[in-house]
Amino acid sequence: MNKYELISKEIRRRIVAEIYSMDQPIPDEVTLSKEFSCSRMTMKRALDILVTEGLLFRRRGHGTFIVKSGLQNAYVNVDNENKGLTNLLIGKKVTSKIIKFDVLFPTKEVASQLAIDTNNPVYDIIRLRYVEGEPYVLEKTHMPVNIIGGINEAVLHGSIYNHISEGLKLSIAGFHRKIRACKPDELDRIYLGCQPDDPILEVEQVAYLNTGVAFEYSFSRHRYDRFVFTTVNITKK
Amino acid sequence: MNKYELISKEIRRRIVAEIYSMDQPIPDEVTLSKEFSCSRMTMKRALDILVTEGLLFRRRGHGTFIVKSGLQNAYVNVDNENKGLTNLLIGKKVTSKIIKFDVLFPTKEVASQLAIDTNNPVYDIIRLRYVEGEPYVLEKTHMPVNIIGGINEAVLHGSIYNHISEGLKLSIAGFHRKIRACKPDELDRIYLGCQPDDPILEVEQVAYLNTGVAFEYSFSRHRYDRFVFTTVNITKK
DNA sequence: CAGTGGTCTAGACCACAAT
DNA sequence: TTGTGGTCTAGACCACTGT
Repeated sequence: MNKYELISKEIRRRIVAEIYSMDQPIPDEVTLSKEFSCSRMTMKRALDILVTEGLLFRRRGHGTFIVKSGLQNAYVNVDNENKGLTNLLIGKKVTSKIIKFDVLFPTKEVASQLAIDTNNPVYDIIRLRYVEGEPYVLEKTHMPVNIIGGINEAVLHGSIYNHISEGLKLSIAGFHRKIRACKPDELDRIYLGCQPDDPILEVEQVAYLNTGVAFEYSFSRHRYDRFVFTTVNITKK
Repeated sequence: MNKYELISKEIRRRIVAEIYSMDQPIPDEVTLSKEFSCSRMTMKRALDILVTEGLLFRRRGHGTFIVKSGLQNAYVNVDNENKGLTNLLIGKKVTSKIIKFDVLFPTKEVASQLAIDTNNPVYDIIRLRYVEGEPYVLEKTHMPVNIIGGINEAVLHGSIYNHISEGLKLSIAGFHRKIRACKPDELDRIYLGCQPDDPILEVEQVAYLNTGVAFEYSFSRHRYDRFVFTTVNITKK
């Protein structure tokens, strides 16, 4: 772990442990950089992480302060990483039922989103994910076979993301997501147990490796009463 | 505008204009920093912006590449700023109907989200926003009077965000948002013209000034067929 | 004025990948 | 070995705030 990550981790700990007063600025950047034996640039970078997480804010000429209401959401912000459901809901029991598992040629739409040719086969997967035994989300996933490979039932019952990072040693760079509300279709009613007038929260996602290649195009359909999408957006400057 | 912002703007222009080949890395950081007469750190910072926007990705030992599929979403990424609907849908005609405009003592819930006391009055506003004459979103907004002040019907028919930044000279630092699907209530049916089984996409938001103070707690209820929430999440490192 | 954060520099060294 | 991006430094100067 890098110096700036270590420092930001320590400052985060102090904030959560309320070691710094909420009504005073935290020590200034020069003082902190002396304490941590680093340059001011490195200190700034460490604090930037916490600003992005919504835990701190800065005022030129004043100092750096703790966002009081940011503490409530501290658990949300930290998981700004690239984890699948299995890793996100750590401590909860996540199980999966495989509804579809095929290798097919992609539709034009899927091929376009994955930036591949329509003669490049993809996995077509539908999984129902349970959290603590309750139906939670219906995931429809398309992944190019030549990029991801090695998917089998064992993987599908566990975490595809762990397979990608630990099995295939690939690393995930990020996502483009679209979130919308929809009416339930037949699959939703059957597997999520929706009533005909229960809305669905759908997350459409294209996921990228750090090679810039799209490796997943998916639709996650959530029961409206069991899922909220949370996001933090703080200007660093 | 700062040097790194100017540079990132120019590189963005070149990417969108396809001046750089999509299959080759763009010039390396040292070359670019010579071209722009800046240090490598500043160049890196300029490129960081585009990486965060999902337009570029980097590979240590390889170079910096254009995300092909990122271009499709280029219009979305740039608006990662703190704008209201009026500024977001620039070029489209946004109008508003004022449904409620009161000053009240906040409920416990609202007071807690705004981190104020329940005897601190807030504006309670409900607006129906039209885009090109069509009902688009129903916004329920709570703002502390002592922070925002000066709201009147003229402001409500225009942009509250412009009032805050230009009128009050305050600057907006960021948001915490929760996005969920809900069933429509009576207001949604009346004003958005929803059918009883039309879902609603609700965005719950706490907005912060750069002083760290929460100034807005709001619920934006969107017709499911006219709104998609888009987000980009790319690891910089 | 002094004290804060914001920007920028010139250069060092490290980590990783291709040759 | 070379070339790429990643981290870190020590210091300069600027912008904003309150005294």
